[in-house]
Amino acid sequence: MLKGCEGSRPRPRDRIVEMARQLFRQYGLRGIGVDAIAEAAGTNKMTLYRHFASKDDLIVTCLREVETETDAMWEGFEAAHPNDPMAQLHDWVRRAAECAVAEGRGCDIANAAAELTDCNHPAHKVIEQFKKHQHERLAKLCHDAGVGQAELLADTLSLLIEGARVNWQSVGPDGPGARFVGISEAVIESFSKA
Amino acid sequence: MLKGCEGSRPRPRDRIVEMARQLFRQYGLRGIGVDAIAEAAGTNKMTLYRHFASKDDLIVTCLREVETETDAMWEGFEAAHPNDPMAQLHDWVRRAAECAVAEGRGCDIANAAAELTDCNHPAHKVIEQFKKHQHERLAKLCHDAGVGQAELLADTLSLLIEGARVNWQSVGPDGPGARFVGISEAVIESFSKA
DNA sequence: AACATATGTTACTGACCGGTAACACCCTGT
DNA sequence: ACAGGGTGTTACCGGTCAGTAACATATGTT
Repeated sequence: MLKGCEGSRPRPRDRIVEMARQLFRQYGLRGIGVDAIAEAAGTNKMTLYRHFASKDDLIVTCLREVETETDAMWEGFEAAHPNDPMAQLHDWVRRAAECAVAEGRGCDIANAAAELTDCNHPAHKVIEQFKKHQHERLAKLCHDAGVGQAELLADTLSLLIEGARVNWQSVGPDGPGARFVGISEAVIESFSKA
Repeated sequence: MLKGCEGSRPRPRDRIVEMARQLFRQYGLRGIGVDAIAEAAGTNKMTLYRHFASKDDLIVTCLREVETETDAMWEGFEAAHPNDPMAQLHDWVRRAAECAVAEGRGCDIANAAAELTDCNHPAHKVIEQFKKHQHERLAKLCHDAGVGQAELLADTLSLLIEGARVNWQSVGPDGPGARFVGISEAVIESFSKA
């Protein structure tokens, strides 16, 4: 009866996913074991395996959750600046930069792609779909903002944000990844003039 | 006496490093074991441990070798277009794109950074040094080429190539990573006009 | 009270992996 | 012929990890 009640402790499944996301991010997918995840979530391995068929299944679930959070972020841009795609684009730049720096470990999705070397891993479909969706939204925004060569700008910004994330991970705050916002705004401006 | 003789089989140490680089790239640093590496190199684990203090030591050696090959590539640009930094820059774009696509697994150095979540890992020094050195060379080239805002262009190109590598790994030939050459040349041109 | 469902506990298996020990082998230079 | 260094072979240790079995406990529903 109190299953969804506010203030009560979340159910094991949700606690597992939350902790798994944090620990996967911190230690890598192969760097943390299911036992440690379950313990950190205040439960145990058996309960974990009652909710997830395998560790890979848990990984896929975590990546899907990243996806839905990203969806929510995009809806936020539209809500904050309705009918002002250029302002939405600048919002995206700022928020993307914040996410890239978060906990110094770059993009969960890209990290997963780097770690899951087997192309047949079920997570690969999620990764590919996420990246394509992300790029489509960005392209639509660039187009709506009325810049010349919207597709080219979207490609450029896609690579810049991906590069910023991975660069930050390698060299930290002294590298070009830390200057992503300035770089992106310069690029957007140069496309707007053209 | 025949130690360095052409045509003879390379020594175990060299075979190990060569195979290790290939297998690390293919399966990830944590995805392949020292036993498998030794066997693939036509030798055994004991001999491997006579040449390398640990698996981490082997990893560092492999990353250093990537570094020296990259150094050679840069010397090639200078040799091919002496006193023509702009031509060298375009050569860099082309060659960097080729490397990014090689075997579809992006940049060994960036992948290592993604997988080695422990910041105290000895390989992290190599990674950081490599990226900084890479960026310095690019900045010098941009400056010598006489473009306006050389630093900004170098930052932009750094992020673009890193982004292209990781994007290719996630979405393959359909994504913006595959259009890196066109994107970069458009950026260079827009900086040259400014 | 009785039942069903979700969860906790403990113990276990089988596999893999990093690293080491001991010993035999082969080639080379003297 | 001899010695010594590099190499091959086998076996082993200790640890970790994904996944499962069996049983006990709690909680909510009827």
